[in-house]
This record gives sequence, structure tokens and C-alpha cells, in this order.
Amino acid sequence: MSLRAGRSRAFPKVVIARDTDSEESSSDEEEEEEEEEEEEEVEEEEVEKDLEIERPGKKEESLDAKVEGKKPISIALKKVCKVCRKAGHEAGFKGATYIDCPMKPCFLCKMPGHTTMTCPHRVTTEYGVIPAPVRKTHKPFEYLFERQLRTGIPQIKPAYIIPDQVRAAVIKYHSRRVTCLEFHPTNNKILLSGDKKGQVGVWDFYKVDEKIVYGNIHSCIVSNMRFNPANDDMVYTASSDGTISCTDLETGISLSLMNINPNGWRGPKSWRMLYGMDINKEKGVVLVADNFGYLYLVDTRSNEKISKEVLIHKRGTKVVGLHCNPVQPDLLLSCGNDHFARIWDMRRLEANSFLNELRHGRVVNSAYFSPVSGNKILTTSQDNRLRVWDSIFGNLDSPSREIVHSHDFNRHLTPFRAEWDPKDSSESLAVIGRYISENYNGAALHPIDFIDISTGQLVAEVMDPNITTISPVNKLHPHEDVLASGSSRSLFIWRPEDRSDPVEQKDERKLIICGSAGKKLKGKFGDESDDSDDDTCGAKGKKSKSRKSQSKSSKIVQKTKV
DNA sequence: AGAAGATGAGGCC
DNA sequence: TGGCCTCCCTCTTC
Repeated sequence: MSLRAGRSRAFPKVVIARDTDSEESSSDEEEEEEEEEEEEEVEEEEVEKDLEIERPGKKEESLDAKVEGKKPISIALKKVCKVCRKAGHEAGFKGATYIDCPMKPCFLCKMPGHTTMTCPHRVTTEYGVIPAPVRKTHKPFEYLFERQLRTGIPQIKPAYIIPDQVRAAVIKYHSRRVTCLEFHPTNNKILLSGDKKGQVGVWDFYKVDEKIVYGNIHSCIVSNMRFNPANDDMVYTASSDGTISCTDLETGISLSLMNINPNGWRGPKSWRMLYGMDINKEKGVVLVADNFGYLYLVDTRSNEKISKEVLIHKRGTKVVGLHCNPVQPDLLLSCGNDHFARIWDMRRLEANSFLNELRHGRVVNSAYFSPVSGNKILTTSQDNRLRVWDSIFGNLDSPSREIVHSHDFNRHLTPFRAEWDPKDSSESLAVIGRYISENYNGAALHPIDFIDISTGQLVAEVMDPNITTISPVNKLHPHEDVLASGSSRSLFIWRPEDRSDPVEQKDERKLIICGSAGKKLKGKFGDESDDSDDDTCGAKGKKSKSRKSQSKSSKIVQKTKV
């Protein structure tokens, strides 16, 4: 049983259909063989790059040879692995499949002895995850309930609706990669996006051509955005330029609430950057943290900084995330580069006065309380693991579950963050982009994963052959079955396949194509290939889509060109 | 088409 | 603790 067959059987919602009627074989094994043959030429070219030239004899001898101009130099050709520089194997892409260096620990689970290809976590995503069936309890009543009443009652869990079809996109909307996304809390059509350059986009994805980019709010990375709970025309943004801004979305006029670099640029060692931001509505404060371990509070009424900053993580390390508990306003969750997530009591914010600290293997990209009860915690760490704590009032010494998932990245990407589905009352569905690619019909794609964090199971992997870049930034809509994802400089809106709404009555996918990439992607997205046979399937595209998906992609319409 | 570069964290001394 | 080197599936530009 091949890996791919196993995965696609388990996750029927994959976007790309299998090759059912083309003349090419549909057998996985044969396909792989074919790929190998195709790759042979490429392989040889690569070998030349990695030549290890061995000259027999010593330097002096070859010098002699040069002088005499007679003795030929013999060169031994060896294939060398680009990762470990040893001979006998090679790492890198073979077609759309990446082959790991066997000398290194598994790139996915970080354990030695196997590669990503044979990693048990890749074959079964819930491998090694402790299931979460019955809560352990010592109380007699609960014990009886669990034993007698609950037995046989299926767990109440709504059927997950997965937004798995791209319905709108803005290609190269931003001029740098997207760093954060936020849906408007009351206007269901509006998506906010921030980028690495400091720009903030406001996009009505129902009328795809209605979009604005504010470029004067920040000068570098927009790390987080939050709407003002009292006035949802106003949005707070925190940035690595060291400021918090409050911007009126209608006018674009922004007010700088705080600047933690009042003396300007004095070199990288002293430049303070803001990361992680949240708003505590009950207490009327904006919380934000910096790259030196400090937390700052700003009063939302007076726009004044409250008291002095507090060291909440190891001195000199970046605090990347803050989250206020949705139910208990006194609880704050922080996470940072010191490998810890910490729970704080807002009434007692002092260095080292945290209520609990949650240890991680590496940098913690995000830590969130669950959206409904606020009782669970979900964290994403660079050690390729999602961690779940089922109850903040239970034992927090170790997580309830650790789920191995590929999101360890090699810089130049926005950090991956597992995000809750705010609509899921069972608080078990989370979305996160995947770093390692998978070979989908010959194209190397990086899916966006929907994970049931109560079991570790991969509920759905969502991808589109046109999106060949990694999608580290993902956000689920607070009210609708919509997923927004940021991939490099582009934004995508995903919806479930069979949703009927006014926008899709004509079964149109709406795209805005900007900049130079427009030309490149125009053909790919199919607007110019309506009449042609399907040849639109991604970077390394083979003719391998089913009739169904052919007809679908041929209906893609480019609505507006900018 | 191929190289360079932006750029952050981990590890070692 | 600080400086220096390395890095594995990027992405863009020239």
C-alpha cells in the first residue's frame, strides 16, 4: 500500500481528482517509475554540480603535469548528497517528491532511524497521539457518569465542513509576504491582511475588486491586528517598527498609540520590535510584547501606556504571541522564543509571577486558549509538534496530546500557527499550513491541514494546483464556512464545494491578478485555457485531472485585472 | 536559467 | 554571554 493511496483514502476531500480516464497509467507504482525515467536527464545535470573532483597524486605532481602539459588528470566522478556531502545517496527533489538525506534524523518527527518518507507520523497522522476519550476523574459522580451513562453515547461532534475550494484570490496583493490575517467581526465580507513591509490590506472578497492597501501605517512587519471591540471600524495593529497604531478603516487615518523606540534607530541590538497583540475588552487594555521579553499595556480609552513594562519571558528573547482568555478576563497566555508558553493572572503581572509555564522543545510560534470555553490550550512549536492541553484547570505539567505536524521552517517564511475554528463548539478543529510538500499528481504542493486536535487525526488537507507556494498564514471565518489563507504575497478565500450563495450562482471563481505574476498565473488559473485541454495543473503539471475538475477549472473567470 | 540575497535560530567555542 | 558559522522541501529579482 503506497503512502499516497493511504492518505487519499482517508481524506476524501482532497481537491485534486485522480487521473481516471487518461491514457496514462493510474497506478502509483508505474507513475513513480515513469517519473524516475523522466528525471534521469535532470539527475545527470545535477550530478555535475555536485562533483567531487579527486586528483590522484599530490599537489606537486599535478603542478609538474601542468608544466609538462602531458600527464592527463584523471577525475573520479562521485554523486554526493547535498545535505551531508557523503557519497552513495542523494537528497533533494525527485520530480515532485522530496527525498531526505538518510544520514539525518527524520525531517518530520526529528527522530533518527528513518526518513520523512517512512515516518509513521506521515502515514498515520494520529500515530503516537494519546487519544482523548474519557476524562480521567476521581470524583464518584463523574466516574459513574462516564462508566454508565456516557457509555455508548457517541461523542457529540458536529460534522466538519471544510472550505476546500478556492473561490476568490488576489495574486500578489501585497508587495511582501503576508504575515497576518483578520476577519472583520461584523462585516462578514471583509478580510484584513498585514505584510512584512508594514502594509495593511482591506479586501471585500465578495466584490473582489474592492480592495485597499494602506501603506503608511507601519514601516515593517505587521505582526498582529485586532479590531476595537467598542468600534469595529477601528483596528489596532502592532508592528516590528515598535509602534501600535489605531487605524480608521474608512479613512485610513491612523493614530500611533505607542512607540517603544523613541530615540530612533541605534543599531539592531537596541531596536525593539512588537509582536503578539491582543485586546482585553473587560479591562480596556491593548496588550503587546516585544523582542526583549517585555509586555506592555495600553489603555484603550486614554491611549496611554499603563505603568511600566513587565518581563514575561526570558530577558532578551522574543515574545511572539499573546492571547486573552475569552471567558476569564483575568487569564493571559503568552508564548515566545524561550521555548515556553506561560499563563498569567492579569491582576498580578510581575516578572516570574506566572501561574504556569508550558515547556516546549523549541520556539513556540503561537499559543491560544480555545475560542468558546477558553478551557483548552493549543500551541504550535518549531519542533514540529502541536500541543494540546485539555483543561487549564487540570494538570499542566505535560500536554494532553502532542501531534506531529510539519511546520518547522528554514527562515524567510511567516511562522506557522495552528488556529482554532471559532465556529466549532466542540473545540476540536484547528487549521494550519504544512511545510513539507506532497506529490499530488506530479506537482509538489503544500496543503493546508485541518486537524482534529482531540484525536490528532488529519480531517482534511486542502490544496489547489495553482498554489505552489507555502501557506503559513490561515484564518477561519468567525461565522461562515470560509478559510482565508496567505501564501507568499497572495491571498486566497476558500469555501466548501457545494455551498450555494449569490456570489457563486454562476459557479465562478473570482480572481484578481496583479503585477507581473498575473501573466504567469493567468494561464494557470485557467481563464485563457477554456477551450484547450486541461494543461493547467500546476508547476510540474501532468495531464491528470478528472473530467469533473476539468469542467470546474474551465469555469474560472478572471473578473478584474489590476 | 541560474545566482544572489533577504534573514532567524540553533549550536559551538 | 557573544560572536561566528550553518541551515533541509523559500521566494523573488535580476
